[in-house]
Amino acid sequence: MTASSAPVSYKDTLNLLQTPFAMRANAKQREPEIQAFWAEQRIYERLSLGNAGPVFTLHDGPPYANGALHVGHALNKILKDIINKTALLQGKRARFVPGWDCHGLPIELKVLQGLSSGERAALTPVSLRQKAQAYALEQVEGQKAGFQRWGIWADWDSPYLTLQKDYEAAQIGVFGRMVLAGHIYRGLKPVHWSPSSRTALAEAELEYPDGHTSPSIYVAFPVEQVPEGLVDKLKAVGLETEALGQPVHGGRPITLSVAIWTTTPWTLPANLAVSVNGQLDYAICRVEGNDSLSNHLVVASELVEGLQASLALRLEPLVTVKGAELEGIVYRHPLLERRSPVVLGGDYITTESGTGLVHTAPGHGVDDFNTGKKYGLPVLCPVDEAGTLTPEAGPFAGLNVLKDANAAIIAALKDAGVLLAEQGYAHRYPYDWRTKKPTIFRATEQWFASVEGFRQQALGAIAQVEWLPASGRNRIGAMVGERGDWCISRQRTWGVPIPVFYHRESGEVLLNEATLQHVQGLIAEHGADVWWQRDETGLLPPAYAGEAEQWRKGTDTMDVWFDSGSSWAGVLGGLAGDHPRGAGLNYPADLYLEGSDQHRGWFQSSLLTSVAVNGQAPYRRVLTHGFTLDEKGRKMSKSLGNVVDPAVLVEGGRNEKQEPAYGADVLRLWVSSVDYSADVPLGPGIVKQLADVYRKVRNTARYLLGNLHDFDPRPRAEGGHAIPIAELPLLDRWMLQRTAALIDSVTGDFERFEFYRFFQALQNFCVVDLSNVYLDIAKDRLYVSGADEFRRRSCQTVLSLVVERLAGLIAPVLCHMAEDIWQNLPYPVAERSVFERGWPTAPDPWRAPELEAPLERILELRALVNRQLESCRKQGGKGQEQEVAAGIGASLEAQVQLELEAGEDTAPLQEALALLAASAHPQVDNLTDWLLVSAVRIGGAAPAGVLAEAREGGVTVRIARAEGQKCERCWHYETDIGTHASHPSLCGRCVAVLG
RNA sequence: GGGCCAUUAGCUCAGGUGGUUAGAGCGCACCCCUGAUAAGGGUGAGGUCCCUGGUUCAAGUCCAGGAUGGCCCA
Repeated sequence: MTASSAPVSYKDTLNLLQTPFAMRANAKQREPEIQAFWAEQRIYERLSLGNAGPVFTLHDGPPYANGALHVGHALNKILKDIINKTALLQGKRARFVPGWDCHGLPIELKVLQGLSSGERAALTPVSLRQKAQAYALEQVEGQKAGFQRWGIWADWDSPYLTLQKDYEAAQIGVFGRMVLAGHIYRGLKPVHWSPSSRTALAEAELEYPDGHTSPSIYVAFPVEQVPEGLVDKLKAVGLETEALGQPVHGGRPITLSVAIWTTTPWTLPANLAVSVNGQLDYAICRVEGNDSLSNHLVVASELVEGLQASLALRLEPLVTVKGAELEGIVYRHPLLERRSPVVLGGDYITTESGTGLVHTAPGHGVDDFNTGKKYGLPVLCPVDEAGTLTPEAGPFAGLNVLKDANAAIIAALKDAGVLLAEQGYAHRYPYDWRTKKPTIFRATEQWFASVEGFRQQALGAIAQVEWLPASGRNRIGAMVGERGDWCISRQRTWGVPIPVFYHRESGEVLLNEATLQHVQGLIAEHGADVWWQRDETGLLPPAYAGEAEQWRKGTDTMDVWFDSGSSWAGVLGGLAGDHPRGAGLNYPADLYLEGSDQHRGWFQSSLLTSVAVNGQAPYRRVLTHGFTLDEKGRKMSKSLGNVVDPAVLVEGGRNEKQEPAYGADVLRLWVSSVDYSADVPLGPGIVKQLADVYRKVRNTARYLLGNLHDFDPRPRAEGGHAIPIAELPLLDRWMLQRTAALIDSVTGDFERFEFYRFFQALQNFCVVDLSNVYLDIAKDRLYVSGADEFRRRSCQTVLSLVVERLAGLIAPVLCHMAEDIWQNLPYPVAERSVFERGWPTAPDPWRAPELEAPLERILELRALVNRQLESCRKQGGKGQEQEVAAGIGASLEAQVQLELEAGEDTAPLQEALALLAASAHPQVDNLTDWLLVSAVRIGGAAPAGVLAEAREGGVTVRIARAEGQKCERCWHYETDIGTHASHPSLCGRCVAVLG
């Protein structure tokens, strides 16, 4: 090659990067391709079953099989997937069996809503169940596709569904064990009841139309006895307690009454107590009015004034007592021959309305029921399915509570002289959404799990579990410590039956080991539908065949929390005896991971059933996450318009310019970026930021890959290009040390589930250590040096080591990008997938922590020089044309002169420079290259034409234009340009490279 | 109304046992480069550490109360 035929540009003589790994991910297309690769190679299956390490079981809490996926699902499932992929990389056998909660009211209602009233009337339980099952399965398929698109690895072909036969059978098994252990009992509990449809209703089946008015009445209940402590207080104000309890015949006024207020007069026959709030003040008032039969009334102090108006009576407070002092008063039922106590209710008793004393009918209200439970009151419910009062209601039997009962009772109260006032009261009142008729609270027979029976065991199990964050222990502990018994029955069709038989005449319950086992066997074989498909003869075990006609099968199903709460049995094989699905899974599970709301939900129902059956928690650790909020910390809602749809984020919206397809990895990166121990924010601005980080990581990886196109990572001895670690220059050793430090910290971050620390560390590594420092300096080594020079091969050795580790470190989170990197490694590797490589580790020879401090001093010097270079650029502004030559643009146009004063300030830098000067590889480890300038001189005279000068910490920096001309190939300014005949525009170094 | 949790720069996060001028990355502004180019480099501006009291020589950090937001209950 002669000078005249020299290339116009020397660009072609450089070793520039080459790679098919594009800057843009094209995630919408590429991610599914990568997922197909995993599926073809059966990567998840092979690792989860074939890894050499221990079994690791993160047990999936089943999402409800209804509705579109939202970011809450994404947060939950991606967190799980990050943990599972980390475990797989670390060689554990981490099978993940995904689940769905398929039974329950919302699905049943969804099906019913889709039917005409005619179809609904013709519906049998079996056909309803078939439709519900079809709907649930369809929902499962939709959600499954969404999860898979996010790159979640799981046993997608064999998920667990709470409607599967073997699952239902296991659930019956759990129930049966609890029955046999004596934890299941039958009792009364008030529920929303619709007399018009003769059925119990769930909250979701109620509506609250405007304009409902109830007859509200104030009633005086005559007091017959007062507790010791109160006697003297009453006497002190002239109230003779001896007179209490005297019959009131003959018009003799009642001495003392407690005043109550109710909007449901029909519940008065079921009254068994009057509740007061122990903390409130109550006034015993003298009554002055015309026809009152009671001389004194007890009401809440705060309400005295208001009541004078509503009762049209003059109330004169004589003495004030705490509610707690009223406990133990005995009063006479004004309509029935019955004596009942005044009891302490809860904080639900307020002075917002009424009298501060609450008429309590345990059969007709939840608060009343709970208070009654505390005092051992019976659950009296003198109302039948149609809303008709029963003989237990005495003279009112036969009246209907929604028709004539109220009027009759009010009239009776008036006759008895205890009606203080009556007025219409408009309020929200629940109606049956289908019949549009009012509902009532009515005690019905329900099945309960007696938490009391194993509460201490449950609390003990909670103490054994590791809760993350630790506050979870208090949260669930408090709930389990205080909760009442668990009502597990529901009057619904779409669920697992409570497998009980009732005697048609005596009502006796048939529920024993034989029937349980028989029904469990039938369900294992045919599914729970069998309960509705067969009659009693087909459901009872052979021993009862002869008396089948005496028995009636129950119609209740189980609370869906019992369904999902049995998953440790249905999936993990936690019931003694083999369970096919339990293979390769641990019971107790290593980890449960759900939103913090599950302390009341799944964590608790699973704990209770597992403790009741096996005496232990079904999990060793429980990790919880918060909820997803918008960027301002507000709940996402359609009305606020701040909802982020994960499907749009991943696949793009209708207008891809406004809503680009960011891909699953960006969604996953978001999950990794936030501290999920509290609530997590998400919105368009945050997504944008994550897309930037994602691109930075990808571009950094691309640069590494692109500069390895001609690199063979085998050692020289084997015909490759790799330089032994011990022979690498200081800069390269430093880079490996930084990488080792990253591996160490990220490994810890994943162990502690602190993924946001990984996110921060990754970002800093790519931006600072790689892009700003190492790769910027590496350009000259990679491009300009001869392809096989040590200077270049040593750098490539590092790039190759780093890119493979980087791929591994991001694999749990940015799984698609990691695999994409792996597939684009330009040389052969043993593993087909990055996941087969395993979790990155840093070999000891990489570690050179002693280099951190000196390199840090040099980077500080670099920053000081950069500040001065920057000031040169500014003073060389483009407006002043004559001055252009005086300023600088690229840093290679500059030369640097340094003066270091002696002393403590500069000692560390002096040492660092000495270390650098002593390097065995001055062609790499030199300040000129590290500062990216054309020349550096330490000491000596100041250069001519100083453009900038600064003194800081004992170091003086002077910047001048570099001497010589710009080499057209390496762009350094050199003084030997023109002295080489073959290439007159090149420096000696480049001439030598071109040979 | 009760229990639990959160609040540090526009965003995501750091800030052991109280102790200089509260940090990082991103974003933003400005500049350079055009051989990572729908890239890359440099410089810079951003903080009432939610508020109010208290303890202390000293509080982002400890204590009390409150505000806002979230979850679970009532």
